[in-house]
Amino acid sequence: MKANLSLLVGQAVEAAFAAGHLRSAGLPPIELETPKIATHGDFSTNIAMNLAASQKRSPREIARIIIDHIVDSDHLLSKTEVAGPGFINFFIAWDKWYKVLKRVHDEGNAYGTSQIGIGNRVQVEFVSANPTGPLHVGHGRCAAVGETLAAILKAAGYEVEKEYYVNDSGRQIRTLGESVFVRYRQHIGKTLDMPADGYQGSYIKDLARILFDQEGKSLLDMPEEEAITLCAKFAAGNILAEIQEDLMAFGVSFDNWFSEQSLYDSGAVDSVIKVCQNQKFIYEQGGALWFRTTDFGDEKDRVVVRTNGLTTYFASDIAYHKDKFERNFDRIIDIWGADHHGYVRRVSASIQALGCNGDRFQVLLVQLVNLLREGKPVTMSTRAGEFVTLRELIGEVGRDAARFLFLLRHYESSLDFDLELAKKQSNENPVYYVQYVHARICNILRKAAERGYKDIDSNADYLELLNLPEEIQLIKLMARYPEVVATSARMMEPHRIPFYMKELAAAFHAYYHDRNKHKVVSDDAKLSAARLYLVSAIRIIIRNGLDIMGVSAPESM
RNA sequence: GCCCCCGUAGCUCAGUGGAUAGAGCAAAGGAUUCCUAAUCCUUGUGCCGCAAGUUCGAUUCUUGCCGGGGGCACCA
Repeated sequence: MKANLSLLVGQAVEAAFAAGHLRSAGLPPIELETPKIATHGDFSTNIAMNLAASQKRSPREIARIIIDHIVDSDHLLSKTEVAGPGFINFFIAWDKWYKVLKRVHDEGNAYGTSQIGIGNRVQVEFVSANPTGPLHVGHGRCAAVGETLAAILKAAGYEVEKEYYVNDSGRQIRTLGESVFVRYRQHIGKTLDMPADGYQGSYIKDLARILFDQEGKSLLDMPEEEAITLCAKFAAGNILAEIQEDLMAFGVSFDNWFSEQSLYDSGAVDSVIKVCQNQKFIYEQGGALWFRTTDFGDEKDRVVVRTNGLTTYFASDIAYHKDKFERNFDRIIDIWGADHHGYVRRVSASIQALGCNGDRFQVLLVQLVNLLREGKPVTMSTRAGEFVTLRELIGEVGRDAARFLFLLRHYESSLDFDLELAKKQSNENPVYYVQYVHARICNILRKAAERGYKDIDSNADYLELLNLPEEIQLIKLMARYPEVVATSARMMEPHRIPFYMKELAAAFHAYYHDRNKHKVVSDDAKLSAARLYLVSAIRIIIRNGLDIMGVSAPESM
């Protein structure tokens, strides 16, 4: 619809150029928007205003000329007008909207997909939480954003690979090992204290107990280093398995789990450090090796190898991102918690230093989640071991509510998540509002089947009976869905999907509610067929949208 | 001090440089013999934080300031 109109406008401008009615110039991109106000038409373009400078005429005059050159052989338009400072407003002929319904049904699950990313490989890396403790609600938000962004990009035609980077090496893992070893010895009856930087959570005790059940007291006979390494491996492996379970329960999956340790095992970290040293991006000072990130806009250089000989996480991150680029993605998207923002500049510095195209790399910083209960903040502190885990969250409010509410805000805004609100079955909770549309339509289709209506969701006859303004309104809204998905992909903004879903849901509920005026299943078989075709198209879009968000579409509620 | 995010209705937030800035909640009133009331309808609300700049046009882009949140390490 929009594409056709865009074509008409382009042809009209070219025709005006050819006829000499407009001074020949480059054709600016044709922007068609859906005006906020219905009286401004179904679509509107500002092309005359954009041409004004090069034409040296008033936008309204140019708009008039463009309209005069429009050749609408298919009678797509019922009215075209010049408005305001020079907008051209287009009114689509009513009967043309029925094609949208047909398209929704024909495309089914594929309605909303597009080709804008075709031929492009994108990697999305997200969550990547250290296997030193359970996932908390902040990770949940990153998981929802990452998984949904990946789904949106796929719908837009991109080839998407989802990756989780496992920090299974380094200082934190060692601390984890030490913490478990302390609890292990305590479990046996030794009195000793947890070091200040140890992990305090009760899950450490659980791991120590399981370890004891498996290994008995044998760890006491080993050299301490060996015992700690064993504890670390055991704990990280167990925690990672739990993380994987949580993510699966949350409907989040990955194509690739990339181990940090593997970068050390393969020598990739050492080799990238050597390369950078040769190219003078890494220098030695005070016994440590520093990366010259200031050459690329960082405020200070960063340590890669400490005086004690240990590498920092930055060292393996350099090797990791080099590896990503070697895998030939057209775009590499990292989704990090906002608390890592200080890291962005140094990683992109290392990417540029290695000669990779930094334009292909992008970091999305997901802001924090403030967990509330009836408006009051729930305090969380990983250190002290007091936090609400993703598992607890899903257990309390359910996967659907959690996914939906995590996506409802722009990821760049911090999010207030109220546990009580998430459980409410009322107007305040948008999750059920949208799901209820699906359940209601399913029920209508069941009722129709009981009445003996055949082919209830595939009968495209009698569509011209859908002539009420609210019915056309619904169809117009449905026509916008593919554009919403495409825009979400282009802007990398998942929140646009739930916002659209709410809008479509509101329009449907209003339509549904006025049963006297437009009951779907009635004695009028033709009208019923047309309306069933309408509502089942809505169902398709609701289902597709919820599917992208990872939220279920219940048949009854 | 430096960096990132936010500042839009009483609250929570949408708003891809365009026309008269929108939703939900909250407040008040109403709707159910009906395809599920987890629903709908009606009623009000705005120095779009402030000030300059760019532009034919700025809530949107730039800069500065003010306010809120977060981050700064040979931690991650």
